[in-house]
Amino acid sequence: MASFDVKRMSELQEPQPRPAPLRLPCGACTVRHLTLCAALEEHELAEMSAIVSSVELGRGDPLFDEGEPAEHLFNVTTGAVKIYKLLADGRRQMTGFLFAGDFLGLANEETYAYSAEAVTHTVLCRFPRRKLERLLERYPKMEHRLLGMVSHELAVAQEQMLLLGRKTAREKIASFLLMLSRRSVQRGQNGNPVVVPMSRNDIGDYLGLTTETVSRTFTQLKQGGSISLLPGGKVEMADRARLEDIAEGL
Amino acid sequence: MASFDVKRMSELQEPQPRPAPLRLPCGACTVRHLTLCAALEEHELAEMSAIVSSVELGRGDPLFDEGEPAEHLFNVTTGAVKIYKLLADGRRQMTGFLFAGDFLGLANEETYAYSAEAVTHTVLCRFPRRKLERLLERYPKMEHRLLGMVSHELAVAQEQMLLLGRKTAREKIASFLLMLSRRSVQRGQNGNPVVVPMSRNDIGDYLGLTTETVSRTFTQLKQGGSISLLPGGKVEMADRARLEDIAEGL
DNA sequence: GGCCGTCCATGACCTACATCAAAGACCCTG
DNA sequence: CAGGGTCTTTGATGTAGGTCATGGACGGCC
Repeated sequence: MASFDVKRMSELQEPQPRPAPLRLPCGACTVRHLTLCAALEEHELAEMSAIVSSVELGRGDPLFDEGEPAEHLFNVTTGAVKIYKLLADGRRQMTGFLFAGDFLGLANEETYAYSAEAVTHTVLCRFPRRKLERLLERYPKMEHRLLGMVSHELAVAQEQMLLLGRKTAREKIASFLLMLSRRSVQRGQNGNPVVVPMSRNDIGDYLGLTTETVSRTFTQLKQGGSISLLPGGKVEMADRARLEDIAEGL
Repeated sequence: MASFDVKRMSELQEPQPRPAPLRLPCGACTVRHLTLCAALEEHELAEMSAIVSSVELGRGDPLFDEGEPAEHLFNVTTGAVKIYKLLADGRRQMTGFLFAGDFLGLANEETYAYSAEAVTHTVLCRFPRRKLERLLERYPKMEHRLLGMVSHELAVAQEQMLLLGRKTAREKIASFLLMLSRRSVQRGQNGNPVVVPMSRNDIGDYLGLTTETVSRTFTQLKQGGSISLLPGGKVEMADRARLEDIAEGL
C-alpha cells in the first residue's frame, strides 16, 4: 500500500527558485510558541537549529506513507497537512488536519502509522528522528513538553471517536467548523470567517461521511441560517451559538 | 453531567472483608512488566510504593466521571475498566477498554476528559497526580516510558477512528474480537477462546453500533462458521484467518 | 480568454443499520 | 430452587446517509 515516492523536498542548503520566505534559524521562528520548541533555552535552540532542515510541499504532495520507515519528525510552519489511514479497498479515514505549530511523524514503531499529504502549499521543519531522540534524552524538559502535546492529541482523538461513533452528519459538520475556528484563533488568525482549505471529499473522510452528504449538510446549515459560504473556501458562522448547540447534540 | 459520587474505594490501610489478594508492595507486582513501573530501579520502586494505594471496584462501579478534578492516576492490576464520553442526551461512546497493566486518568487539563467504570470486579493501583508528577520530574526515564505508552495509545486511537468512520458492522466486530484476543495474549492469557467480559450494549457503544446490531452480527459470524459462542462470555475464534480478512475489509 | 479537469451541488433511489417490540436465556438473591 | 431483574436474541419496520448520475462552477494553463 505504501509507495516510496521521491519527495519534492527543498533542503535549506540547496538553491531554491522560490523567494525562500523561511530560511530563518529557529531563533526567528514565528510559530515557536506553538511548537515543541517553545520549551527551549537559547543554547538548546541552537542544537535544534543544527539538526533541522526545511521541507516545502505543493497542494496534494505526499510527505510520507503509512508503513514507511519513520526516519523524520516534522513540525508544520505554514500551510496545512492531512494525515490518514487506508483500508485495502481504498476506504480512507483522515485522522487529523495539521496546521502551523502542529507536530507529526511521531511513531512508536519503526514505521509511520499513517500517511501524510499537503492540503495546501506547506512548509515544514524536518528533524531526523534519531538525532531528535538523542536531544530529548539530554533535555527532559523537551520530552515533558512533548508528553503534554501527545496527551493533548490523545484527548482530541477521543473527542473525535465520540464524533465518529455517535454524532449525526449535522452535528459532525457543526463540530468540524467550530474546531477549525478555534484552532485558527489559537494560531492568532481570524476565527470567524473561517478558512476551510480542504475539499468536501477530505472533510467527508475526516468525519466518516461521503462528499455528497458533506455538501448537502453545508447547504442545509446555510438554509437554516447558521452559516454562509463565502468565496475562497471561507465559511461565515452567522450564528455561532446555534452551531455550538448543534455540535453538542442539543 | 458529571456527578460527584462517593467512590466505593477500599484503602490499603483500611480493614477489608475480602481475602485481600493484593496487599503486596510494588516489588511483588505481577503485572509490573506491563506498566509504567517496568522502567523502575529498586529504589525508584520504593518511592512508588510510598505514594500508591489500592482501589477495589465491583461490576459497574464508577471510578471517576468526566469533568471531575483529576486528582489521581490509576493502573489496572486485575479486571477490566471501560472509559467513555457522553453527549447531553445520553448517547455514549466508549473510548477504550482497559485491562491489567493499562494506565488511566492521564489528564492534560485539571479535570478528567472521560468517565471510567468497572466492567468486572477490578483492582487498581492509585497514584496521587501531584506526587506522581514530582516523581516523573526526578526520573526522566519514567517520563520517557510514559511518553511511549501515550504514543501507543494515540496510535490505537487512530486505528479506532478508522474503524468507527469506515468499517462495516461485520468488520467492526471482527476487529474487536481480534483486538481482545491480542491483548489477552500480551497479558499472558489465553488468546483463543477469548473472554468477552463486557455486555453487548458496551460493545455497541465502543464500536458505534446498537446492542441489536452487535447481537445480530455475532450470530451472523457464528452461522458463517468464523466463531462460536461459549458459555461464560467466551468466544471461540474457529477461523481466525477468516476473521483477520473480514477485519481488514477483504 | 477558451479549454479541460477537478470540485461542488443536487436529485432519485437504495441499503445498512437503527428503532421498536417481544420472547427467551441467564443469574443473582432470598 | 423459585422469582424477578437484566441481558441477549430475533423479528418487523423505519430512516439517515450512501450510491449513482448529472449539470454547473471554479480554477489552472496554454
